[in-house]
Amino acid sequence: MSIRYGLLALLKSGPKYGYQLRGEFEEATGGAWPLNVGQVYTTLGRLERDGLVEPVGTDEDGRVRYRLTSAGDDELAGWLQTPVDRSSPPRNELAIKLALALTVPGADIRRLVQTQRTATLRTLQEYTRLKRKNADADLPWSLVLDSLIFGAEAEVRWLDHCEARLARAASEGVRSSGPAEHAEDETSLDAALETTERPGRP
Amino acid sequence: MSIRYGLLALLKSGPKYGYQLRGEFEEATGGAWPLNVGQVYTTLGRLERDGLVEPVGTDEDGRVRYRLTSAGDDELAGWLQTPVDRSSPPRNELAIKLALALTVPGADIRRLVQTQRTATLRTLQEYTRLKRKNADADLPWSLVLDSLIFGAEAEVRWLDHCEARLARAASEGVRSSGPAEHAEDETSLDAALETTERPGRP
DNA sequence: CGACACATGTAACACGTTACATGATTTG
DNA sequence: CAAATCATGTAACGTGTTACATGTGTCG
Repeated sequence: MSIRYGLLALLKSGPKYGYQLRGEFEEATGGAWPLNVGQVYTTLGRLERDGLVEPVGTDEDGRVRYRLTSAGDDELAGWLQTPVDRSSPPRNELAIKLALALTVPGADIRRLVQTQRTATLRTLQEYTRLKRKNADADLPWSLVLDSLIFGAEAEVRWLDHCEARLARAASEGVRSSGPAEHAEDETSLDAALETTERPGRP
Repeated sequence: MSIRYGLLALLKSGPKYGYQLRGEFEEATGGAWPLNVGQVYTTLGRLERDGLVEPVGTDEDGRVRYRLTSAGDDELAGWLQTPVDRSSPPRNELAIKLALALTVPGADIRRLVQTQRTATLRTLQEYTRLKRKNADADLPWSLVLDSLIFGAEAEVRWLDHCEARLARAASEGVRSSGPAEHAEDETSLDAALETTERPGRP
């Protein structure tokens, strides 16, 4: 649900045409979200269908420019005022993967953690190299890059944390696989975050 | 592309039926990925279509169980050996939002940062409360929760970092909006991560 | 001329989300 | 009995991804 708002945001500073929007989108995010041109046009179509943008005739060069409608302006304002939804926890693909891998009998989890650590670390080094090389970049790009660095650092720390816990579990001879059974005290994340009742186990 | 592998992982420890898979999936991840039951069946259908699982007749209670095919077993093994893809940077919704908000003339970015900080902090406190309350949880659940904590902490730190940079930019009287123009040195993230050539600005 | 960027679109596909339909079994 | 849970599915929708088709203009 983010390309929509991205385009609305870019259109706030005046009418733009599709190809231009793609360029500015990637420029603002530094390519952190590579955007296919086709997607821009389809999204513009959907925005128009929803009454959030409208075509403003054709350019002197025959380019089709769009502008925000008042509804689109409201929608944008609402988006900017609302924090990103954290009511349901973000899907951390890596964490999910590790959790599920832990249920696989015989899987070499610690090897997986190590492999991932290497990969993430390499990416992190690439980020910091980019940052050093390009310290005078514009603000949006720089902040996006920083967020990636912060995230990658956190991931490395988490992987180290995992390794330690796995090592401890292994040395204690705990079964590192198979279904877990903490009979009482069923606490699930989203049940705790929202205040929703949800069923227990079979 | 993760539910697929999740189901494959769960099926590694023996034939299961749809409803059961949903339960074990949520149990393993502690509800970090609330899974609709319907999705399990459609995904099972796609997995069967792709030859990765096959139905193993009906249960004594009439429940349709599936098992891994050898192809599915290979697929799972490959997944477990491969680190999560970091070739293109993960889409951090919040960072993207902030980058795009920075292009909106007149947007109150620092207010947005503050609002988000409060929201994230509240979530983080909820996580730590959960962790305290449930310190003896099983390993997968505990690690997933830790990853969320690490991630939320990183987000708060990043938001503080943003606030500082924004404050500095504001005090220096720098335009905090409008298109950026660092004429030379066009470096985009994915262009640097992959070794792909990509076009510059118009 | 050939390659490439500019510019606009369409079609097909995969995936996740939600809602709905249906029935059996359990339980207060 | 009514409500909830178990259990299996289907249909519709939104969105993101990729590939394709088409044409103009520019530049070596």
